[in-house]
Amino acid sequence: MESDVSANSRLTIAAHTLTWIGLYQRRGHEVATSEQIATSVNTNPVVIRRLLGELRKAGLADSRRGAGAGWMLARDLAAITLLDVYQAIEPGPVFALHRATPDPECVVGHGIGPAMTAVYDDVEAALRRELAKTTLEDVLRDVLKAA
Amino acid sequence: MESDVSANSRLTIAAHTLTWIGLYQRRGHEVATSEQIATSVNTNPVVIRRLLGELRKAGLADSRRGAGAGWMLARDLAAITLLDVYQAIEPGPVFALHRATPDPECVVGHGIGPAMTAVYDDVEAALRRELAKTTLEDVLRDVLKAA
DNA sequence: CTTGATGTAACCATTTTGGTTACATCGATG
DNA sequence: CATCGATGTAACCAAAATGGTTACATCAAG
Repeated sequence: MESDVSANSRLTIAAHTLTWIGLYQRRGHEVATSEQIATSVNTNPVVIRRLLGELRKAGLADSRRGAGAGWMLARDLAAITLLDVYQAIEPGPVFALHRATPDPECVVGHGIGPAMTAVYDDVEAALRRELAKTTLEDVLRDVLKAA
Repeated sequence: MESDVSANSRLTIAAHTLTWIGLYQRRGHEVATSEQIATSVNTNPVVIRRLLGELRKAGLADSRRGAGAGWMLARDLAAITLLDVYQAIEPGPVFALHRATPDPECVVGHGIGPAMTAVYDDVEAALRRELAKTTLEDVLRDVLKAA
């Protein structure tokens, strides 16, 4: 009945991944492998590689192939906000309009779309503003504080 | 690959439904039927009844059975914010933590949960603050303006 | 040319959302 | 008091999103 456990963990996993690489590099290592990260995240390495592929496309991560291959940050943790991460992996909006277009003959059916779009735009803007406040450096600081 | 068309339309449908009832009542009708609303929303009446059931539980709508049955608002449109609607139908958070608990032996795996929870709490708060700014009266005004 | 890791396709399981059918129940009204 | 139109709900089903898994081609340093 109850117990909603839906929602995306993608942002969580992405932040975890990048923070892990950042700390690992800070400890003197050149690159991190998807397998190491997957162990910390407790998932499959392919899931990490897929995610890092998107983060690389957004200019947040980089990879090296061949022997001694692995992943590294493209920018310092302090230069990456959660908004950057969010935008790299969550292209879809939080709220959607109707799945099937409502009755255009009805006043409400006709005007509700634009009306809600305006609200949703503001909501997304607020969400982004909030995510922009936190950098991965902040996240790492919190993580280390909890240890 | 691309083309994310996910997200919930539940808030949209709920706002549409309540606004429709509000306008219908304002035009002199006592109650609205789930079938009438479903026609405007372009979905199945059962979907509307299910949703209205949740909205009634939250004290936003009411229903009458027997002959002359139907739905009515429990409060005026001006006294219902989108946050009220959201809370009535969206119990789950926007973002989730890890599906499987990360490695507790790892510093990051251990501390990332609380760190992200703090951020997500702020994000949800911002989202709610934004939704609270708009009442269904505002929505109706926008809808009629567009007509 | 061996080796370890990336890059990616393909497939499957699970969960969520919404649509649909079916039917019991209610209650005003004739 | 029987009728009738609508609610209230259970039970399924379909589609989409998310993650997990296997498999394998590719790369580049040694």
